[in-house]
Amino acid sequence: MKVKLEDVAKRAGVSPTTVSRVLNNRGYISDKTRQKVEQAIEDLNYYPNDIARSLFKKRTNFIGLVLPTINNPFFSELALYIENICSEMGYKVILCNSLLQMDKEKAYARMLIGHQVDGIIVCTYNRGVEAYKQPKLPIVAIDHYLSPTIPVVGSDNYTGGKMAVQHLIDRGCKSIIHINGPVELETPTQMRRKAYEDLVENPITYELIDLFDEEYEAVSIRRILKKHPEADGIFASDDLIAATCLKVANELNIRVPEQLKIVGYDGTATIKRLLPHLTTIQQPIEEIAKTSVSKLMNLIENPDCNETLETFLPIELLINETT
Amino acid sequence: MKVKLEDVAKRAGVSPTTVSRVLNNRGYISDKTRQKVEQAIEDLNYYPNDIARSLFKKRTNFIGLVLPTINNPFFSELALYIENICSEMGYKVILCNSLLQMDKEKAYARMLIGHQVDGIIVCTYNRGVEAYKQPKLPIVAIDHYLSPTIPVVGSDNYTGGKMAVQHLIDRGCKSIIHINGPVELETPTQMRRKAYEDLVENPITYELIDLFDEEYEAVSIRRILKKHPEADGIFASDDLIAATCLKVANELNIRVPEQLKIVGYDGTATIKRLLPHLTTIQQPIEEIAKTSVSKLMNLIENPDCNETLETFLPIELLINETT
DNA sequence: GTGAAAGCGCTAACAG
DNA sequence: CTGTTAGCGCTTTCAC
Repeated sequence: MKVKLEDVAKRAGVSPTTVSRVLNNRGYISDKTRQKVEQAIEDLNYYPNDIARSLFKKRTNFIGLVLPTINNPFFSELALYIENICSEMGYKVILCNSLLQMDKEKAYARMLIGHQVDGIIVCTYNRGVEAYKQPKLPIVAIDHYLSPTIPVVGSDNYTGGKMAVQHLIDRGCKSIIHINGPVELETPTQMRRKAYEDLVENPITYELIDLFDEEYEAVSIRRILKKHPEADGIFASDDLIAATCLKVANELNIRVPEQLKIVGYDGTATIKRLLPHLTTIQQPIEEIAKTSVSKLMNLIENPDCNETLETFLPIELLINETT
Repeated sequence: MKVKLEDVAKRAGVSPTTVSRVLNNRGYISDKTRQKVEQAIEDLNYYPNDIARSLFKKRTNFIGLVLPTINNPFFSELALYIENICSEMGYKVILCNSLLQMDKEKAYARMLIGHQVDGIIVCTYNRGVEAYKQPKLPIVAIDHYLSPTIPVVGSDNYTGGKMAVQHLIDRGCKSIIHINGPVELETPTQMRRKAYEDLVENPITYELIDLFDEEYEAVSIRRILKKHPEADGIFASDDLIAATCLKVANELNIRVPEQLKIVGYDGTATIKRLLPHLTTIQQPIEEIAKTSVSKLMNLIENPDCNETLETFLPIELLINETT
């Protein structure tokens, strides 16, 4: 049997109430009693049961974090910051990889609500998860609109897209291709696409249907590059796609940046480390994490507060050797 | 106020027990009653409170996952698999980034125990976290020895190291350098180092003290390469270090693989995608995840079972253009 | 300063 | 087939 508060009380020769008081530093306790209790806690190697505490307090200090897959440098960096900040504040993070599947995301939402999480941070792109519509459930979305009442935190994707494309133009590109994920997902990359289409005269946008199949991705990009020998610039909607473009260009003996210039998007620490020569748009990932958590905490502490519904943090163009 | 089981019972005109029974599919219930209850659940949009359930059952279906940082391709891939498997089995994962700091790790351990997790998977390298020694707390360690009674799952690091070094030798390298993390951390990379030192005549091993500071890492590697112009092979203890070697070699105009051959270690999906030309030792990450989870589940279901204490899964040499 | 008692939301004997 | 009751481990009024 696990040691419980009552055992500590018995051992210290006091009542459960008293033990609870020293545990929570509440009310008046004589030094002597406090010491007896602390001694008993140590002797018995007692760990307070947070489940029982949560049940009573109706506060679990749990946060749900729902993202497409943690195995993506952007999300893993975001998750690292979010978890770090939360743990500093005494919150614990439940990790959920939705794999962009609606049924999984719904199941996660139910699970999180059942577990009485104090709030949820969602960075995945499925609308219509009814469970998120629980009244009074604090939610913050990263980089996409979940519903009209849920605050969104993200970076300025439209400006980011413009900066990327303008940079290619400035570098002399005449024929710029854009490669993006599926349109039907309401991802932030759609704003990057829009910027591209607004800036370029004859936009040529390609969609990669399955973002999780890199084999397919490489094949598609090979096809695209073969079909467009005139292309001298690529704006990829994220760095992983840019990396594949780089690889394919290499295989096809297309010299980068001489014949073809490539700009990615995200600028994670991992990319900067593994692909330091990639020109990219860097998102303020740490700021996004901080802002989301602080908004969520605000919503939790103060349920009726009117959080600003949209926050777009500035991005930065990192010029390297691929342009 | 949140809807609770009692509200559902009232609405359906039955007792709480009955509601609980339909929720858990236990005992006999007439179809009529079941339907009334289900209707009430839907009407009220009721979500059972798992906290209360856990308190009663003494089972939370929570798993703690402690790792150095999720923002590392190896750990994020591992975490993805682990979380996926757990969620299939109805378990939820609490993410903990220890950042290799002892005090953080201790705090996480206390937190996890306080939250009554059913088990913990630890992939970080600090021994001496007393809290892990809670009797009857199911723990599985990935890739390192936590204590004599805790099962370890990992890949065959010694053989992996040998394969890497032998490959360099086979490719004609005469002067091979090894670059590793700090020795005092009891990481699995120490076995890779040992293999290197056993295989090479005049081993030259360098330690990078701060694994989180890439600036420092690049500077150190630059110094190493300048000091050893005779070096024609590098065995890096992980792919991130290998990537930095590649970058530095590039800056110093050392041609890879002609003048210098480089082998990394880990072979994550991310590396294969971003650095497809890197020769590396690929770990069976999905297998490691599966094995760890299944061992942990076994320990949870069957506390006195004698799990095999060591499981080492086979690795694979991926030959690419850096050798 | 300290304790007794009620209750957080749910489940499982045990009756009927 | 269904309801009554007690209790999971903790916290908090309210007395003393």
